[in-house]
Order: sequence, then C-alpha cells, then structure tokens
Amino acid sequence: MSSPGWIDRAQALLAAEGRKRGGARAALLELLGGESCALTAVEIEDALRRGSSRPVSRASVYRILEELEGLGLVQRVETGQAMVRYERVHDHDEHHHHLVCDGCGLVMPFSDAGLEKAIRSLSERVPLSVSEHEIVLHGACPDCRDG
Amino acid sequence: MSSPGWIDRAQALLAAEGRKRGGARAALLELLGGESCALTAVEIEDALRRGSSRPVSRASVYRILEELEGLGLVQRVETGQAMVRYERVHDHDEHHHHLVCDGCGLVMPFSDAGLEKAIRSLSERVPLSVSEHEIVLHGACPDCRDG
DNA sequence: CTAGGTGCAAACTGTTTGCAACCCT
DNA sequence: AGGGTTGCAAACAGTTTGCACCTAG
Repeated sequence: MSSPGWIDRAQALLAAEGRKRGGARAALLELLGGESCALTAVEIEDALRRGSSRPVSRASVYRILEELEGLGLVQRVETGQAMVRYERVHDHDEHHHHLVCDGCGLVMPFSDAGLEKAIRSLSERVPLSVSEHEIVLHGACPDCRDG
Repeated sequence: MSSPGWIDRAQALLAAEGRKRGGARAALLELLGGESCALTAVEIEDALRRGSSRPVSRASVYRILEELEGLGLVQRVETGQAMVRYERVHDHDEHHHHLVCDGCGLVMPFSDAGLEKAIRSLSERVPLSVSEHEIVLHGACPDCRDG
C-alpha cells in the first residue's frame, strides 16, 4: 500500500508554500509514503536510523510531523497508548480506522462502509462542523485472547 | 444527568474488592457521579478544591482514576488535546461519544443509534475481540466557525 | 494494631523550544 | 548572501512513583 502519489502531492504542496527541500523531511516523506498505518515518533526515528534513509533527529521528526499535519498531509491517531501516532492522510479509497489490542499494543487498520455512512449521516445532525473523525476500537487480538 | 446509581455501584464494587473507604476517593466518586461528560485530571482537582468537597492531591486523583478505570467504573477519553479526559462509564441508555471543537477546545457529548448499530455489526467481522469503542469527531463549533 | 489510603515532592516520559550550524535557492 | 532546515541539549507538561503519615476496620 505504498503511495508515491502522496509523496508527490506533499512535495508539490511544500513547494507551493515556498519551503525549501531538506534531507530530513525528504526521508520522512519517503517513510510515511510507504507506510500504510500509524507510527509513533520514536518508531519513525528508529526506522530512519536503521533503514536505508538517513538518520533524523527526534526534534526534526516532531517538527516535520507538525508541519505536515498543518498542511493536511498527515493526521494524528490517538490510540490510548500514551504516545501519539501519525500516518499520512489517505486517499478516499484507502481511508481507514484502527483496532488496538490492549494486551500487546498491536495496532491494525480496518475500514467499514456502514460505519462511514453512519458517520456521514450523523455529521449533518450535530452542532459542530465536522472536519475529521477518528474511530478506535479497543479489545484483544487473537494471540492475547488465547494465550 | 447525575447518577447516584453509579456511585452506589462503585462503592459496592470497591467494598467487594476489600478496599477501605477514603475521603479522597469519596470526593472523586461524588464529583464523577454528578458529571456527565469527560474531565481532565486538572479539572477534577480544581473542581474538588473549589467546590464543596474536600481538596484532593493530584497524585491521588490519578491513582484513584486508574483504580476506577481498572474496575470498569471510569473510562479514558482521548480527545487529542494533549491531556487525557476521564468520565464515568455510563449506563447503556446514556452511552455517548464526543465532539471536540479544535478551535476552542470545547468537548460535548452526542449519541447516535445508527452509529452504535454500525459498530456492533462491524465488531463481529473484525480480527479483534472488541471490548470498547471510542469515537471522537473533530470540527468547529458554531462560535468558532462564525467568529 | 495493620493494611490500605493520602499528600508531598521528586522522578519519568513524551514532546517542544532556544540556539548555532547547515544547506537549498 | 539570506532564510528556511536541522541537530543538540535544555526546557516543559502531564503523569507516575517513593516514602512517610494518616485512618478505616
């Protein structure tokens, strides 16, 4: 589920904003573009340090994520695990939400048409101009339930 | 939307667990039982310090909330506002989710039968034994949209 | 009397910020 | 050359913990 389109769009948006290119940000874009689910800042830092990309300091990871969030390229995901997770904003056809195993901390994506429909419908009846929604289901994954 | 029933149930559960009574916990139970929506630890501490109840130290607020969460009497609510919020676990008929205004931070409850139905349905088709779900809709409240 | 409950202050942890060096443009 | 970009280390804020004292049973 890699998304070169997202990387291109991100770079175009950044250029349009008059931002210069930087190695740290490029590395982050490459990582997030190739990752379909949510990562924490530490996971991102580790992945860059160990992977083929260049290392990026933690401060830059946070700064860049904040910047990308402001541009609507990245969104936060609150999984109730003490640290915030981040993932790229997906195209409509791969929009998803998250399942969190409270036992082992595993996070996995899911999507459901009925759920989206219900949300779209209720968004119009609520005293808030809804811009985003985030659904997190908590429970136990097969491993944690049995073991 | 006060809930003396919840307070009674909480005290019964605590007694069954062999816990002694304590002034700090009693004050927290009274506050949470009379509050229908989610508060932060600081808001709880302030409310107790200013209100008619006795003051409770922040450490105790956190300890007691953690204890009540473990007993299924209180649940965390992640609103993406940097601090966790807590509220009592509601009876089925007042089960609700949250709307968060990203402009002013206002948090308000809502409930929707269609949404609950969609969640119940998808919970059975997902690789996770779902125990809880939490929905947070982000957007702009009337004041922040106009002003 | 004994074990759980509470307050205080110090410790922790994830995140943010100040500042000097760096590198696109 | 000039201003955005980055790394380092220090600063922060919310939360947790160690420990001594207090209190219910």
